[in-house]
Amino acid sequence: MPTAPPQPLLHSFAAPRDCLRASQEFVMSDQPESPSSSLPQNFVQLVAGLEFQPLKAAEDEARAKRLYRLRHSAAHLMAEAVLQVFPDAKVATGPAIENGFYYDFDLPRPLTPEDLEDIEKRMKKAAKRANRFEITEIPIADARRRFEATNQTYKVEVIDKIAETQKPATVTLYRQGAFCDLCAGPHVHNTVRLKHFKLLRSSGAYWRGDATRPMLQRIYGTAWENQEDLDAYLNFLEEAKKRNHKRLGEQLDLFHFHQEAPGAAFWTPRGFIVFQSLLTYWRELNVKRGYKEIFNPMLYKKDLYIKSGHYTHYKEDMFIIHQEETEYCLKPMNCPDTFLFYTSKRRSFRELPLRIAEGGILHRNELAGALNGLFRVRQFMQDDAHIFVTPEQVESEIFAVLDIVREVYGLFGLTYGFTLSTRPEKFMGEADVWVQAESDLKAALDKGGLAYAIDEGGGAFYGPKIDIKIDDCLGRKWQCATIQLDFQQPLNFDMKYTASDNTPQRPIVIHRAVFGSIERFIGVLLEHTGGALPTWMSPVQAIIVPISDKVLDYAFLLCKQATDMGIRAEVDDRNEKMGYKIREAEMKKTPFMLVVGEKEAADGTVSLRTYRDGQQPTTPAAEVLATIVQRIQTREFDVTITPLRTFDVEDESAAAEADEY
RNA sequence: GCCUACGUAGCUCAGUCGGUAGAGCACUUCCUUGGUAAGGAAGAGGUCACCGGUUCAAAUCCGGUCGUAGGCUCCA
Repeated sequence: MPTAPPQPLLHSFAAPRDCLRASQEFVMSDQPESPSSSLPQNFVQLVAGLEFQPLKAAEDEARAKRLYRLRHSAAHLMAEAVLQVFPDAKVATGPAIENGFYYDFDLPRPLTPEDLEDIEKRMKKAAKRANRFEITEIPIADARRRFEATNQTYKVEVIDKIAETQKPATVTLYRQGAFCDLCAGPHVHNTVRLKHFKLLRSSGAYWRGDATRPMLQRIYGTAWENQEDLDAYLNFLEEAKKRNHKRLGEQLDLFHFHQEAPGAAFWTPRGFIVFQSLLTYWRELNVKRGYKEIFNPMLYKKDLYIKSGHYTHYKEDMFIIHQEETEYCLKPMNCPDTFLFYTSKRRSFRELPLRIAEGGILHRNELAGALNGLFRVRQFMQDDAHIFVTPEQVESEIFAVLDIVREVYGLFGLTYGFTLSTRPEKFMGEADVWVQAESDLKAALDKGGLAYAIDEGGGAFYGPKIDIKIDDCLGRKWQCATIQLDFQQPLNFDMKYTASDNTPQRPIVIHRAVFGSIERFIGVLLEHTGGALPTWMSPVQAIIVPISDKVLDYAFLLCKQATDMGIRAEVDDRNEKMGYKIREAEMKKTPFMLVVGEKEAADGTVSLRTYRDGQQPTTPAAEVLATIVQRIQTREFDVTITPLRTFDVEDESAAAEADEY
């Protein structure tokens, strides 16, 4: 049967207006309106050649610099206190970080929570002594000799690295009270400025982040300019804890973990509805955007992964099963088996772009210590797809995928950023092919007017990628969506299509996932919404609360009507008072609560209560049901997001300085 | 995998100096028939993560294993 020429799907769904709006936003943030446009002619000269920036940005930057200084100074103060307790401690590095500071130490024994209290008390005392921070500049060789003589071997190593990379003649030492440190500064003038800080926790940290180097003890602390900010930050940490998706998963009865299957979620009936609602949406999108879904096996002989390169480049992360003489692997990615689908028959250029989706269940052998609720699991489902394209189709397909990302994240009101990840150290293929792939991705991003960061060496071993990171309520970033360009696997799998001139050609593969891991995305969404999911995702969309069992018949009738209309509705027919039932429905964050008593039963109404807005006027039942159906069908994001105050004061220069000492 | 902490009822957590285990919620039964976030009573429920050691005696002290949390590292 001849294949119908593929529809040029791009024009049917591309949302030029949305693209334009997004690109304008990005452009606007980068290029503020020219100040000369509204100035009198004779003032144009005044501002010629000057760069202006919004006051707020300038103030934020000044504050960020002050906080950086404060926190870095607090780190020195902490080192002073630690040395009081452990005079033989070796100090490593102690930078200011986002929201606080840390310092790494090599100590004779592990720190206890009591130690932290003790150290914090000593810090407060030391701060009150009002010691000045003082600076001296000495030849680098002299500094090295001094630190070597005091057996501060980590500092010696830092100095050696500075000598090698920056080759300065001198370095600076800062001293306050009973502590002196190699440090580029700057610092506050006096320890009396350090008042509003708190030590948060201690943990292990490899020297230089290298697992082959010694494990040091790191103490984290936070420091602020005033008590109000400190309290607000500590409160933020408390609130963030309440929003933790593991806690919400328990409270809302969505999923569990069991030690018999570490790193794999067990979805409850309620939770699986949430999971399925995302999958249903994903499948609708696939149809709308011209994707076909396939369903492949989960277990493969290792030969597949030898061919794809995973066996060489990814074996550490794979679960491998030895069955008699044969070695099998649980699939860690969907790509290799999707490629088997592609090569299962001869392909024509008329089929391209061929968009193949697969929501495969993947297993990755993550390190035990890396597991973290739904955020880092060993088993997960990916809303994966592979697009097989001709070279001419690359840019428009990438652009179309970026448009899907915009649509999907827009649906959840999520903010996100792009990162272009380039060739890693371990890579397959030819370097110039990589250069081509990277420039194609750049072109698509630039064309969309999208701002992006570059992660040098962060690409997959088979190709460069655009990663999209979602911001969560804690200001953390989570990689969900990814778009990867692959020139390599078509070679490994000898993929071909017959071109219009009847010659065999090599397709290019675009890998893409938007949710990334369905599990992780649900985790992010739970924290983002505080567990109050939009109606279309809610396990129970409407709970009917009969006031007494005299109106049970009406309640069940309503429930049937609602169910017939496609609403997930339940009657709470337990022998409890309505206040109790409402409390339970509220705690489960049920979007619609339909309270019915004898009055409502008599005139076919419901007393409406919503999770978002509380008690509403009594309304005809049909009207309420119609509203709910509409919310579900349009997938309205009917949730009020109350973002936690973020304390994110990014300062690139501060971050760069923090790198070293 | 490494560092630190933790693991007591379905959930959240008490449990002192080593002396055979407790609360609230949830669950079951009964009473109660109610108007927008917890009505009352009774009952049932635990090999104190698991394995070993010390001890007359271990939830408690020691060792190991597994799991969890926060980091380090890695990554969707």
